[in-house]
Amino acid sequence: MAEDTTQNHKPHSPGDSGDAAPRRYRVTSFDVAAEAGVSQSTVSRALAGDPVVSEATRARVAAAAAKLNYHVDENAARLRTGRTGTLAVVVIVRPEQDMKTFNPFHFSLLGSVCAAASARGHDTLVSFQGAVDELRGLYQEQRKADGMIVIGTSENPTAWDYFRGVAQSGAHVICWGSPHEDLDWIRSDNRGGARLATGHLIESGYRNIVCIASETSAQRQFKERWQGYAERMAEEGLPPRLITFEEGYSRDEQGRRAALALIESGEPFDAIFCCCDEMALGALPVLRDHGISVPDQVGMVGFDGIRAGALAAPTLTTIEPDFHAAGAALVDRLLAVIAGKPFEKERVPVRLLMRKSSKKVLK
Amino acid sequence: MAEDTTQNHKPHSPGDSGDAAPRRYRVTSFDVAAEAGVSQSTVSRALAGDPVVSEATRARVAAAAAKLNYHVDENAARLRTGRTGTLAVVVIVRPEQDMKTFNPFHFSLLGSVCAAASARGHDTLVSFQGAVDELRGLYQEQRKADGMIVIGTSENPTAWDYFRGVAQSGAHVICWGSPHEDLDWIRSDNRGGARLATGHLIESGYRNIVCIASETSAQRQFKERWQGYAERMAEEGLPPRLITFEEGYSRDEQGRRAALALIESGEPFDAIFCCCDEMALGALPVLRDHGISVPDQVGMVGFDGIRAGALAAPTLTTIEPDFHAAGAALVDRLLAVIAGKPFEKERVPVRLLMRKSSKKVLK
DNA sequence: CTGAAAGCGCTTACAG
DNA sequence: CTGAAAGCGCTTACAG
Repeated sequence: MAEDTTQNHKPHSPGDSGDAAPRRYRVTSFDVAAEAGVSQSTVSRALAGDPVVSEATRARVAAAAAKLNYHVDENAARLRTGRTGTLAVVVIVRPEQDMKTFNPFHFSLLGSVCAAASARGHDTLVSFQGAVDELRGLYQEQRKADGMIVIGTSENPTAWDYFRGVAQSGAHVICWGSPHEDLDWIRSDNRGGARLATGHLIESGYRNIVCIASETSAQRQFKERWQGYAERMAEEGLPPRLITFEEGYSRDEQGRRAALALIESGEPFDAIFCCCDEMALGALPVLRDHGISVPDQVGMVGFDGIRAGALAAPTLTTIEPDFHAAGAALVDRLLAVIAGKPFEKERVPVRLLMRKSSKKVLK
Repeated sequence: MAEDTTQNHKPHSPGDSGDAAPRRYRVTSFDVAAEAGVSQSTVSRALAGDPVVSEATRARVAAAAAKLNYHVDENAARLRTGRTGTLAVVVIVRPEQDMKTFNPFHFSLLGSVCAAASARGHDTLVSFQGAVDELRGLYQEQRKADGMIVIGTSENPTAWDYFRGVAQSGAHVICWGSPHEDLDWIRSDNRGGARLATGHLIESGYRNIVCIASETSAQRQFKERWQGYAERMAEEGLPPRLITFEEGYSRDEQGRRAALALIESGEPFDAIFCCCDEMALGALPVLRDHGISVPDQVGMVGFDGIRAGALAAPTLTTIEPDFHAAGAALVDRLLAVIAGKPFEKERVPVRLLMRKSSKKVLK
């Protein structure tokens, strides 16, 4: 019940820093003005870097502000300007999902988004949203943020529907991972990445290359990766083969089951392009358990560049998106939309991260 | 240059929702008051749930607010109350660190902290801070947050020194991973977890158990884990043996080098308790490459419960902190400190996550 | 180049 | 139980 207008009282005059009287009041621009011998409006202008303020005045104000340890109250500034300098970043998780099972790819993306926003002078208000009765997207209405970046799993359609509604109501929203085409999105160059992966396997001498993916998943990238693979195979005159993973399992379990199905089919294969790393990491032990050596007998390439791939045995060759570019694209596009410019879709470049699971020749 | 007092003008009266005139102005509590036929102060009270407002009035105000799609401008509310309802969460990374190499343990902790804050009605302002010339901790001074939670790697001493200064200047700061004992911290029950891990190896029939850790690392938890291990070994009358990992390498490289040193020492061993999962995952391939089978010849237990351990071969037995409890402890302690209560250190419980790297008996 | 004044949109004593 | 008024701490036209 510390409820009172305690903010109105000043502890001791802000100039005398020596004594030990408890600081009860906030230092305001009026205090700085008094200290510097100028008006409060001049303090505001000087500290905001308004070029109309003379250099001498600016320096005097800066010194006074430093002496009093003054900092602008952003709530007051935001109330006045209507701008928050803050971006909401919503990470969609599965309902009831445990953080430790959360897709590390999205964590990396989150980190890149926060870094990009920070580099552009914006704060990031981050939330992990899963439970369908606890979805919150009123950031702009409450003036907590100027716009939102929504990333995460497409396996929570209710959440995506909700944020589609938020976007349709006029909020500024940019997405990564949306199952809805009508939301403004940024994505990896999935087709190009799949071509890269497939080409690499072909160049490494593999020929019977199969693809674990899906044409019907809500995650559009899986279809795009399958298409890039099929395209590249066709160019080489090689027959594409799709092993469709089953819905309703965790990614690594999907990889496990797909690998089992592949082996049990009896059809020959000497390489697998897996549409995501977590499936590839689920598939690897199945091959090992069946006495199939990777990369000597079967090559394997994943997609996403998650950290666990670097710790797997063998280490997993993968296609890695440019996380830096991804974060920058999401933030820059959002800032452009906030500034009133039209949205432009963008593909983030990817690169081949060559590791041991595809090196037929070596070792 | 959309700089003007455009926020002062109303587009059309907020009542008529039918026509298509562009909404240029924000709906305020005055608009809701007019719609509901009460005063603005009553709107504020009704929407804040003040019990002094009659139920009939409250319902009328709520209906008016819903009709006008009104939402409180949090900047105005915060300016008035002095409270932000926001916690800053700072994740300390190594300078220049790439997000994808970032310790997944800290990502999980971040997720748990955000979830705990959200469950308690607080927003989280998240930043990843590494570069020593870009450290930012003025959240309270700028009234962007009521307090801060600082987590992350102890391998950025400059950053920790900086946030120690922030805490000493009077800000509310709770840490996880701080190398400084004088910062208020929450930690895992490292000693208990190490005892659990060691006991499990003993019960599984291993006897020559070594510990990869360090007594001198800035990360205090490594010493605590070594101590818990040594304690448990002593209780069993078994000689403890410490393999100190080398500073200056990545965690998995440290594990790799420690395992090599252990093998090359020629001394017998039949189990390893590794003070963190990433080192254990670095050590596993070394054992395999030397023809040492895990878990049949050598058992292995890690610490941290990172996801990659579940995808390793063999899957890694580990000690996992209760992430839910960790996030809750950090947030609850911070909120208590903000409310003026004294800080109390807290240990977060851990549990044994039994997987295949320590199952000597089973195949 | 600087100052006086208005006003952003709330919450909360203070009256009634 | 409700209303009129003050004031949180800024930014920014408007004057000079």
